[in-house]
Amino acid sequence: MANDTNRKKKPIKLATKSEHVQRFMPMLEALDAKDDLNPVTKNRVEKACALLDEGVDIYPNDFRRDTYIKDIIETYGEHSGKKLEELDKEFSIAGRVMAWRSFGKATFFQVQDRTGRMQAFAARDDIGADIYKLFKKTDVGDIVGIRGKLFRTKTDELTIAVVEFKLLTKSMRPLPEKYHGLKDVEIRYRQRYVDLIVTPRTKEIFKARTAIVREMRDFLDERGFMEVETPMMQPIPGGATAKPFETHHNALDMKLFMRIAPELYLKRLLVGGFEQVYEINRNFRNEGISTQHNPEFTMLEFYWAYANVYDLMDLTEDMISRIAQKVCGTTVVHYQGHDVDLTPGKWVRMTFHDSLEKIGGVPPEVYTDYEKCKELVKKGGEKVVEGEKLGKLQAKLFDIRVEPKLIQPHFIYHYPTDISPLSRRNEDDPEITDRFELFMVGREMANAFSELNDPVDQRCRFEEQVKEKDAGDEEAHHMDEDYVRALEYGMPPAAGQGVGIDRLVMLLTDSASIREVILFPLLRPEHS
RNA sequence: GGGUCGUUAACUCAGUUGGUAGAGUAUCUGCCUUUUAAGCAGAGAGUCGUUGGUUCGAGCCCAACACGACCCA
Repeated sequence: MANDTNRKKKPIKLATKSEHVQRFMPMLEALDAKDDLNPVTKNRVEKACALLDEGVDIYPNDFRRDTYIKDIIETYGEHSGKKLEELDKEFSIAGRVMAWRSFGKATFFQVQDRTGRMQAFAARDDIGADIYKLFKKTDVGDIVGIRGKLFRTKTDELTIAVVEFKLLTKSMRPLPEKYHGLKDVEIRYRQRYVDLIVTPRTKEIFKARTAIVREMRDFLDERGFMEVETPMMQPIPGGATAKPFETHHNALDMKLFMRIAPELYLKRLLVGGFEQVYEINRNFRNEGISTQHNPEFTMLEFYWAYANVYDLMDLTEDMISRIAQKVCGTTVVHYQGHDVDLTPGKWVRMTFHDSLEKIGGVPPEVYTDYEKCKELVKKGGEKVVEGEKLGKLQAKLFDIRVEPKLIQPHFIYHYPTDISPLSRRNEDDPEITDRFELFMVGREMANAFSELNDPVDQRCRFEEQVKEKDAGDEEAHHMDEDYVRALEYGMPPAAGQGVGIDRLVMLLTDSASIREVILFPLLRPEHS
């Protein structure tokens, strides 16, 4: 009869006789039920009980630090031992214990706060035998507060000598191995909190991400752009070619879509008279997940009245190079083996057709010929959908033959009108639009165009899209009557652009996967 | 969707031709007042991703599945 489902759990055994153990039973039982109870946690509970028996609070909140570790290192990092002795000043620091080296009657340990890490030292004869005994119940991972004076060890390391020691939070779980660190990327993404504790690079990436977004805001604010927030739940998803997530509002009994882009709302604001607007926020696209794609991702979109696509190229060079300079300290950034030169003036500007010919090796007699194009797309391993327009085939050719080769920054402009339903037509050639995409390291980084503000043309282009939708293209645009109505009031001539923040952060932090730059990337549920 | 690789102790990883499961770190016990991947001596710790198959015998061979990574579409 003994099979797996009937397998009896052994009772949880602990060495401690403390009554305080009752306090931990809900945790222990829950962990045991999930087979997640490891001996370290049991031991931590035993230590916690011993502390509670001595009247020590294991989660107090009455310690106040007065100094960050980085400030101590910056101010006193060069001071000699003698100077530190003369200083005779006490500091209070707080943080997580990251290393522990005990010698019986004296202990070196390392404390990490949000600014850095430093060594601390506690000796039995300095703090007293009773306190030292409790102090020795500290584990790596605990959060502690320390008051003490600075000195230098025999090996000349700046160290804080403990005068007062206080446990602030008892940790119940072991941290990953200290030397190799956390290698399992699944755990790094699922338990980002652990990753942030033990992987310095992770912390650096997200600090850089915040700095990048801050610089972007500063840059745009300086130029008179106004940050706004537009709906993320939309009755008609628009502004991009993508499959949306659907949701439902109960009280209104109404179908809603998570937005795929803020574009149509931001342009309504141009109609309303906000002549320069931007939004930095999440978009949601119901597509596959890869090293380049997360279903929710962050975009900058901005719109600029009385400007055109060429003004945007200049602005983009300035903006991205400035961000790189401020965040990376250089405009030549290293990415996955490439040196990418973001210095303004060095960015290549090339038409879409020229890029097909000069970089993709597709001559005009081929890319202007529907059948030849189709053949070449198929040869490149891409599917051709029945009734697909020439512009779309050209775009596929571009994806296959040109995009991967664009390592240095390239503005590719004059995109086919077929695949640019919101862009203004070029004045000399209605088959192309005043639109560019920005590429580097073989990826699209931004998409921009002079905006279509002719309400009649816009209506016709939506109708074209609706036909494609009816023909089965799930990504085609919907008709948005209200947006057309807004254009009928008159939208000033304008240019607008979207910049993928995640990809920009990848570039500037030399990250190979989008999951490295998103704090909590979407993952499958943990247990099947 | 397709291909390749991976899944072994809490962590990082070995595991030979198919023959009783290994190391380091962490943990526990003892010693240790200047270490810094501290050290020395000892101990405990495993549903080898899951299910099935081949076999006298499977961590290893075969199949399916799950999860993950990378590449391709």
